[in-house]
Amino acid sequence: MKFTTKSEYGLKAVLNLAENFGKGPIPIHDIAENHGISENYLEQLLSTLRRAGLVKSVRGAQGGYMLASSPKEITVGEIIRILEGSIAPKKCVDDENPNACNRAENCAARMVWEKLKDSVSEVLDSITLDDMCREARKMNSTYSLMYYI
Amino acid sequence: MKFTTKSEYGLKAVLNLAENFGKGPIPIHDIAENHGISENYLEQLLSTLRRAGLVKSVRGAQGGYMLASSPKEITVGEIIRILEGSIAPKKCVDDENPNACNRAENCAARMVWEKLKDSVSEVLDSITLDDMCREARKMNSTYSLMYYI
DNA sequence: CAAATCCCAAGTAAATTACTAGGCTTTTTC
DNA sequence: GAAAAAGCCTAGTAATTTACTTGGGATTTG
Repeated sequence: MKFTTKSEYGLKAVLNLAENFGKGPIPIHDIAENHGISENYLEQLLSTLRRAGLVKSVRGAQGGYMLASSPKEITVGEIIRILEGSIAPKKCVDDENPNACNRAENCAARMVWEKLKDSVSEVLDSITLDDMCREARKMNSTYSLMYYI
Repeated sequence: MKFTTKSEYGLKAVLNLAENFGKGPIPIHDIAENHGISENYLEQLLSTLRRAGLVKSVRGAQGGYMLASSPKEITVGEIIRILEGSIAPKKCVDDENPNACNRAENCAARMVWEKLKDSVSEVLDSITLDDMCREARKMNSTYSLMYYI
């Protein structure tokens, strides 16, 4: 029941964008460096988020990435669903995946996966990027917030 | 954010034992056949659960596995924690794993993983095997309950 | 035009998962 | 007391997924 680094890197990167919301595009290079992530790998993740409409990009020199909407309007759930493909703990309860197992009607285990999925959804959909930015600011760190997310 | 087949097979097998609680040992062979699971693989899973004290085994002919305590006293959380190692969505919030990342105090993402872990724990720890057995009985199936979990 | 940047597809190394194989021990049954 | 039915255990391996790397192309700025 682990999330992959996609969620971790993606969330950190997008939070980085949230901290700089309204300040123009941030290049991948900077984000990757801030968090010690492979630049090319992060590019793939941000590209996925762009295709999903969550972030925007500006090409060319002085280009980079920025949020497509305000940090208050983007939830962690959206980000993670896009990057992981789904948050369902099992394929059989994945809405995008209609080929659920044919024993679904007789499966007591499925009830468990359903409950889990609902619970995870509720948590992730209730946290916005703005919430996370505030949380980050609350931590009265000696480090720059941006650099140690 | 997927659970592996360990959780699925393990849960189904243990539920099979719960359905037969008090009726003596059930051989792996039968459980594996019921659910279409590899016998040797299931053996590894049940062995893990046995070492953790959740199930008991009886060797020799007419032997097999049985629950170590009543279905009311065993939660899905216990089973899954033992089989998956942990239910933490990230290593950095895994209690068993004390080498959390050194930026923990300054990490807003960590808050997300913590909330998730708590939520998943709450759901899984609140479901007992007895609950699942009842759920299974409620499904007025044309199939034998035991065989199509 | 050169540099900075995003865009994209294909390849690959590492890790994890899901087994398989096979020999050993214990207990029951005939 | 031998054979069969079970669990016990370790090592190997195939398949899948993850986490990259490589490298060429397109776009924009100065």
